[in-house]
Amino acid sequence: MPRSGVTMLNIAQEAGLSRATVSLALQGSGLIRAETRRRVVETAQALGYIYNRSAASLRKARADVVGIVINDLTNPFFAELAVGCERVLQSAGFISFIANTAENPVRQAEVIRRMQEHGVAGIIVCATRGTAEDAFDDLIGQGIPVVQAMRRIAGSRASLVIPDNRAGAASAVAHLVSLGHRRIAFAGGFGETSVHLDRVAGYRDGLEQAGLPFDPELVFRGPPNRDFGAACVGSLLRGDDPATALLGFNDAVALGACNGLRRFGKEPGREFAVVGFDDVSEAAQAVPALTTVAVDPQGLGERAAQLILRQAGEDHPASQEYIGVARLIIRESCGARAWEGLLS
Amino acid sequence: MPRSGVTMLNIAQEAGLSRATVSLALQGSGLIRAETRRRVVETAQALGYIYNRSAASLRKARADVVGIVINDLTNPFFAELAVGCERVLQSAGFISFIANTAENPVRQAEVIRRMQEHGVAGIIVCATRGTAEDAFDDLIGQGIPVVQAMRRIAGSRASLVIPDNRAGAASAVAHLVSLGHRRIAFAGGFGETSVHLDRVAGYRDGLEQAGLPFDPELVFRGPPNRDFGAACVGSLLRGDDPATALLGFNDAVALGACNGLRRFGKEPGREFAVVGFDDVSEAAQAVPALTTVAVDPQGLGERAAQLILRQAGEDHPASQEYIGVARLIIRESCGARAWEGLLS
DNA sequence: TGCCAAAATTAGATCGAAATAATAAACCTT
DNA sequence: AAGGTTTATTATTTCGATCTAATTTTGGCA
Repeated sequence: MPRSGVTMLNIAQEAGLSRATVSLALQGSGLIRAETRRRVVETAQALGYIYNRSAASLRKARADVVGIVINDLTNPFFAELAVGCERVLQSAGFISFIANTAENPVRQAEVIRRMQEHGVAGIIVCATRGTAEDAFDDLIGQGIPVVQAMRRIAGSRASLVIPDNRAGAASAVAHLVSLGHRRIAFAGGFGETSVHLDRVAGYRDGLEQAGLPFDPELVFRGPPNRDFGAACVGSLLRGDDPATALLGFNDAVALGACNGLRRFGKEPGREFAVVGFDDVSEAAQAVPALTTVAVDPQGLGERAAQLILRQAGEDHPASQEYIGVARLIIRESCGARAWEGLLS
Repeated sequence: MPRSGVTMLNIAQEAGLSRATVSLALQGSGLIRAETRRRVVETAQALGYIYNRSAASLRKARADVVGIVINDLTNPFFAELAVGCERVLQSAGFISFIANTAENPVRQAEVIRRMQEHGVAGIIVCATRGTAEDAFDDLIGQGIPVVQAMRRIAGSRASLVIPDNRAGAASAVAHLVSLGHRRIAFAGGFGETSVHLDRVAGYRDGLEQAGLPFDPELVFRGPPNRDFGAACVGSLLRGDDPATALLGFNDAVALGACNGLRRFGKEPGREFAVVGFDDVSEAAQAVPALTTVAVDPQGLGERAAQLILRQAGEDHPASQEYIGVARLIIRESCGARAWEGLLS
């Protein structure tokens, strides 16, 4: 179907060989004499031949295509995940279908179906909110490996590559406690995703380990973005026992809170501690630099891709899990290294 | 090749019809009786049939796949472009190969070749720096439409969808001049991309229209990121006739400069004017909110996709150009609306 | 030179869907 | 009921590469 119209048959005729020889030669079979192979490659080049993968994949069991389904590509966090996947896949000779579902389960289903029609060798998915637990059962039943990245759908049989959100959140709380904070809030995200559930669970773990009570009033649910982070600040500072520290659901919320604090005349890092989550590239560059829990989305993407590649080799691969570390990175916004290096 | 193994033949046997009928029925041909079609669709469903697009595209002239080649997907600006493309393509029934070239021309060439092998109907590309001017000639020669988005490769025959960078930069300078600035700097970017060339040209246009001299010392070349923006501040403030305003190559540079200014004890928007470019989502949320030139990457992506779709219908489509508006958005960082609304 | 084994090449069937040309069935009309 | 139209369905070829089994060529050796 490539418009060039040059096929192996044309090469064969031009080089005075048969289609079979050309095919074998081009895939580097040891059956063909080196001299013949050279001749084939040369004429292919000369004619402007383009390999037709659709034709090939009609006979081959599976195409060299992997689908990557992302809930929100405009979010750099997920974009990095996709890029990590893609890098590994590309160097393994695979090409990737990347699709953006815009957090829409219907679109996600459509996209997955289309990828299936294209005979993908596997699918990596950051599932949208509201994904049904059996959403990937078709795929899995047909032996197509599915890896959920970042987000876990409860009850799904697909493999999993996620960071240790729970431990990461707990370590952030532990750090804040060690700095003397006792009223620590959590803001951002809805209860719908596994990420939020895990991070809140870690937040509670951290409080418990420090012997601090869990106060539902200090947990703010809302969209995981800057605006919401800023909007929480008012409530944070209100009351007779106000919070003195905030763990954001992600860096966007945390950075938003920093902005909000300034508008209330409080300097983040000095008069109020803020910790983010994810360590997006912006976190290090903000003023004050954001203390945050790094989850290395690119690295997780690479893992996910490696897992897909391994499973694509098997027949009916068993589900696997990989839990990556979530590492607390201490910068300026929590007061631990307040302002040091700021004027450097 | 889908592992389900169910083909139209299976449906035909199950429903007591021929392969041809099934094929026609599934593509909704008017030749088939409604009752028969219903029966076919039902058995297809029951058997878990998956349409095999590789097989189909072997006969059809072109596949329903469009390639999107992005120099840096982790940059939200380009990610939004890709998302805009994808949305339009998806609703037109196309699926998109998105690939990240990581600003590497070799990888770009590989990716494009692979896409060609998959028989894409067209390619949208944000070319990497250092792309050869004949990089797309193969594609174009074969009648595959190519649209360059955001970045123009001089001498290329491919179509083009870009914002009016030159006019945008000029309007930013005009605005700064109207606020009384006479020493206006430009920072960020290298001379290698059309974007940089155009924005610098617009900057010079703006100066010229205001009757101000162009001072090469006020143009800082460097990586288009926050760090470089911050690093420029020292030089900006030095000398006996220091700059009082800065036009950043993009928002990252501008935001970096804001941070840098603070470290030097200067409040951006009050004591020094900063204008960015692109209007990434962060710009509006920063403190102070960044005055910037909006280029609407999603909208451009949509345009690019529409252009590809139109051209995919033609045989050897002629090259076209679309220049989108670049609109100055006045916020707080240039002093025009200093701090107003800041405490709201 | 003749014969056999090894090496190199090729014929031909195959993958799954599309589409054209051919056939069969249904429906009118007189 | 025969003949002429529509309307439905089907047989068959085709797309381009793969791969096995079959065939041809080559080289070695007596």
